[in-house]
Amino acid sequence: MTKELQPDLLTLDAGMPLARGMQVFGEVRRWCPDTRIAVITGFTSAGHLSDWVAADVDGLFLKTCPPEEITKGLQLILDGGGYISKAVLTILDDSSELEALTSRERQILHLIAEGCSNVEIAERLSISPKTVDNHRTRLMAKLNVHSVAQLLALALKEGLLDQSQQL
Amino acid sequence: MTKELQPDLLTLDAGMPLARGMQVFGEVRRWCPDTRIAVITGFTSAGHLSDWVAADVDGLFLKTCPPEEITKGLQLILDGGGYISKAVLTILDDSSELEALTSRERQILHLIAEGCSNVEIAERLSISPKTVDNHRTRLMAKLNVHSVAQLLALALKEGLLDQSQQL
DNA sequence: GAAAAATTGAGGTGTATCCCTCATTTAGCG
DNA sequence: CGCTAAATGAGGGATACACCTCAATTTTTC
Repeated sequence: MTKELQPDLLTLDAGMPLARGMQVFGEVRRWCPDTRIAVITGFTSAGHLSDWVAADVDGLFLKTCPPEEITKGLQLILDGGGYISKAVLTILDDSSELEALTSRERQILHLIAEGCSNVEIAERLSISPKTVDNHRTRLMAKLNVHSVAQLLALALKEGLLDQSQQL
Repeated sequence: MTKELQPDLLTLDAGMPLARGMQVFGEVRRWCPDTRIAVITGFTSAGHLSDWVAADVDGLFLKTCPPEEITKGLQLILDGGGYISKAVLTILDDSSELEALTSRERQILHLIAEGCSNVEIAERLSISPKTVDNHRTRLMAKLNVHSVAQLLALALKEGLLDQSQQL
């Protein structure tokens, strides 16, 4: 429909975590390069939000944003600028360092989430259990948690376990 | 009609969750004790299926069962035996105890999933940490897992953490 | 009312985890 | 060619967890 109408502005409700929304975004960008795109999402995790920022969306709002901020932001976007809502910026600031997981650390996070113990992970990756332990420690430190339960609770909330890059 | 005809075998399509089917089953059992009863259902939830097993039905099949298994099973039932389809057994095995969590256990599972430690849970529920430990042990035994990671992995996969009954 | 299940609590043992320090090897970068 | 980050690995200590037995109390069920 966007392709047909070629609107000046598209507001996208990113209901799902990653699935549809980001795909629609890509399609629209490809077929309607002149259409400005603003996303309004209910997902408040830094992971999801930073994905949108990384995709270079024109506008990004939370559903909890005050209407005035949204209307004002949309006007700025129509005028050729961009606008990331204050609430989003706050979230991203608060947990910027939090995302700096290395690929190996993410990989181990996934295996932990699958219920693997340190030795099991070690076997799967053909490394020493002690190395797994080390990665794990750095993982916990980066995410600022202190137990598997907290780790997985945060990983779920932040969407770190969506089938991202692995292996 | 079953009461009139007194057939050797009645195959019952348990369309509704519990309502009709189980009632019909009871009636038939009462009035036609010699009629063998086989249930074919589309419901694949362990809770539903185990209700039929508990009611001591003669045969239990899923609608997805291969026809050969059903005809073979029905013959066994006519010969005086019983038959529970393999697919049903698999479901019951995989999650037999899984449904049997008490409300307190489910509650503690939720708190674990939120990243709470035993002492934190104890404080929240105003009980002893030792009691939490006990619930936890029983929880793990019922779900057949042996670590927080496995516990949460399974809870996620089985959707035990959807905001079900709580408090 | 009796039996069964659920909830509460304790003692105690073993092990996995969390985290600290230290060290080597590899890979990417100016 | 050093510099840095990432990945690898070890030693060791403190804690939390997993799990066993035993038991009292309450609730549910029959």
